Amino acid sequence: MVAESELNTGVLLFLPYRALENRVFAALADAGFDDFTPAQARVMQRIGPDGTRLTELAEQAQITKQTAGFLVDQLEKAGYVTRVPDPTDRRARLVCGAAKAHAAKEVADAVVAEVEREWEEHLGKRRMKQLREALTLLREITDPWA
Amino acid sequence: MVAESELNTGVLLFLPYRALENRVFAALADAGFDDFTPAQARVMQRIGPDGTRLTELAEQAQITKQTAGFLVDQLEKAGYVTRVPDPTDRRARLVCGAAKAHAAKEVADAVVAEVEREWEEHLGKRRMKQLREALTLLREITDPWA
DNA sequence: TGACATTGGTCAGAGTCTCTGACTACTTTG
DNA sequence: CAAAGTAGTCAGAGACTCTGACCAATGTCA
Repeated sequence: MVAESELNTGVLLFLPYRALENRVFAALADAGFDDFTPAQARVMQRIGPDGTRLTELAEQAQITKQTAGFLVDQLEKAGYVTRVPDPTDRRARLVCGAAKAHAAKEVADAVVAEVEREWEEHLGKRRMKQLREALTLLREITDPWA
Repeated sequence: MVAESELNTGVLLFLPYRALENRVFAALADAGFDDFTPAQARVMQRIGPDGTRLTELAEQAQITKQTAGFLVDQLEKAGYVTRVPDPTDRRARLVCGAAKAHAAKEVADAVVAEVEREWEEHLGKRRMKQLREALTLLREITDPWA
């Protein structure tokens, strides 16, 4: 369990992922969205346009529903999300993104687009396309929610 | 900050990364290496063959040196690493992997190789090569330590 | 229909991870 | 040598995550 000279594919995937996440998080903070944490963001990211149940958020983020509940509480207090009753199941409530969340998403999307442009510039159009293609294909066997 | 239908490259990178990490961690636990946490593993991974300074571990893992020190303490107690004085600087100590860490690394490497085989099978030899090529190239602009 | 298992969610408590700030000891620089 | 920088630790606090126990609503099926 000690580093070796050659990098495995896992590290290779992680490095650009982290670089992107750092850029997005920094831009968000610059834009005034500095009142949520990375952990909260990872949950917020997974809220669908029509709201998403807590349990589903927990599964997709691979955390327990207790943890998800804890994080959603903070997001609710900070005004990023609201909880509304699920009309189809009286046990459940839907976590919905508030206006503040959508505003933050616009900033985040812009940065992601910018970084993707930079990557494409470095890799070239062809290789960038191949990268996305391979990753999309890989999703079939690595994403339990594909 | 709410999910949309199309996946950005960040998520695309993260999904296989997480899948791989989960597999490795599960295999390690199966093999009896269940006395360290993911956070500790992320530090341990970065120890070089001749030992690495705490500060350098912290930088590469993008955590503070205090946090790194905390995690190395746990790893030391569990017998995965030792701290030896750095002969070139009396302020510093080198964190070195112990036998137990090398044994764990063997297990981890085997699983990584297995997963990479599975991915290659799914993508085809050509696309897998393109994927690694693109990621390696991307490292130039996303890895501060490249 | 009515017992029983399942599912969505919460409460309580504990352990782990991470940070900021302040500090000591050693090294480098001029 | 004095000043500045670097390696690491200590102390304290906040954030994240888990396990276990629990309640309420839903689904299953004899």
